[in-house]
Amino acid sequence: MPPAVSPAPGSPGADGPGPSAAGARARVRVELMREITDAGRAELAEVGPAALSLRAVARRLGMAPSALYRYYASRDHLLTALIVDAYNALAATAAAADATSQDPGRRWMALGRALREWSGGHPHEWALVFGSPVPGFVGSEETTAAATGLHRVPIELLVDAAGAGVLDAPGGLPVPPAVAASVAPMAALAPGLDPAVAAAALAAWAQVLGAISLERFGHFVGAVDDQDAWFDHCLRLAGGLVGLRVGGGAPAVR
Amino acid sequence: MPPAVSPAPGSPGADGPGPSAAGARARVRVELMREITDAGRAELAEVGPAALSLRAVARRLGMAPSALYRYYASRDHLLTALIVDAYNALAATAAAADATSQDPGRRWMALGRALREWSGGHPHEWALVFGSPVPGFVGSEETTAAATGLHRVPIELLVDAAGAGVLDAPGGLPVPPAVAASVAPMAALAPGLDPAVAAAALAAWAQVLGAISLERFGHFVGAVDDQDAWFDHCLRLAGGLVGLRVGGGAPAVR
DNA sequence: CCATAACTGTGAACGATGTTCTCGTCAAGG
DNA sequence: CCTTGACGAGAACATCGTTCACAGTTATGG
Repeated sequence: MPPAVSPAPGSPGADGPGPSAAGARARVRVELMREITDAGRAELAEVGPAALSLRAVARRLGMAPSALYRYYASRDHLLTALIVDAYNALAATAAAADATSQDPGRRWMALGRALREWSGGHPHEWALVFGSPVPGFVGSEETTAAATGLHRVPIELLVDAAGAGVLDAPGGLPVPPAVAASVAPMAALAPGLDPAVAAAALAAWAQVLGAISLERFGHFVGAVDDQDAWFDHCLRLAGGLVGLRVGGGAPAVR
Repeated sequence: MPPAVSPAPGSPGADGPGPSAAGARARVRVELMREITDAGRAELAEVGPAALSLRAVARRLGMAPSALYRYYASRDHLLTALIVDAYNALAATAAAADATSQDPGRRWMALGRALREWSGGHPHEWALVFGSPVPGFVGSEETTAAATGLHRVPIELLVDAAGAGVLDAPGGLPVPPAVAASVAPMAALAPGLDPAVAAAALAAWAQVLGAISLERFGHFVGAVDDQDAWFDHCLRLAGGLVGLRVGGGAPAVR
């Protein structure tokens, strides 16, 4: 029932790689699993998540459809593997954009722009990650692990900013104790971060991801003309929400 | 190709209802179309959007599957009809919550809470509206029309607040002309609204909808403990973003 | 009033899908 | 060496969306 990365009937990689040669067989196995997800990603880019068919992936690989079940227990397991891959790709581009500067404000803008740009280049993968969840896999262990890989990027950004003292104090809104306690699991990833900042950061994060999803899913078609310009502004507002000084060095909110 | 509400082969309601009796037949027709979407909504609540099957809807109604094609040209057309219905239901609950108070800050909080509550009671319908779009129906005419019915609620709220003079001036963030121009289509629904407020309102809206979607789609499972408390805080932050004085009458951001 | 057309529903059929099962084959391990 | 287990293929089943030809009913128009 819980999704497993290698749900093969008998798994040689359950424990250590055995004496010696078992590792060889396991290696070609993970290699083939990667080929399968690659084919799945290619198929995904063409037809989208809803129309992604196991048989089409098998055709692309020249295999029988039933052979795929040696590697993924079901279509949904393959989909979750693709979700994990997409999360990792997203985390990689986010980290790369984040590393282009030292200034927290610039890092925040680069991060947000990179996410939006990636969503434009991989709309179906974005929908797979942030769209309707695959039934039965909501909050599964592997997807949440991959998710934290992405969420870690803005968190570290804020920790750096707070450490450097360039983070404005959170605005006049008092933070009730219940709110501060609610973000405790997140604060575990960011030791020493002000709970008020953590709570606001989550809101800013929801704003950025929400803005991208709403745009990509077509909810802004009649509402916004210049999406590029507005998204930049949205990003600045979100940055200001957490006290980042953003936008050409000008002070954000205050 | 473009989605039509009544894509029946020969549609008696294409023009006026004819001499006299055509109206009677057309009435039972729209009645049956409503029964179909009702059955579809019931089916949707049980199995979710991805697994919603035309045949199951037909079974629920005691009809042959092919008979449904007299009323909806395809499964995706039925899905878009359900999307429109969900949008309307959402708009109705939003309007009802908005009408519970006169104070703009309270109206904003009630609106946001009502949306989240509705999403909890109808998770599959929320996913249908704000999740992965139905392929080929992104930004179709009927869905955007239904969407504006929902978006109109916060816009009118802001117009009222601005008219009453209880809207704080937008924060220090300057609004570039390109941004002000980008929200022109939205400003058409809110004549006289400050473009800075409009741009911020869209960001706040994205924050609220994004927060609800992220929660409902399971992206916060390991990050937030008390979702109720945090969402309320998120709502206050979003309200403060547009200058609403929110949260027990205390000033929001300043 | 009646003939003609249109609308509505049925049942069979086609192609495609996810999934399971059985069967051979072949390499790895004792 | 032989045995075991993974691997892949192929057939099979139920289900799905969709189309088609046909029959019954209703409205329309002369």
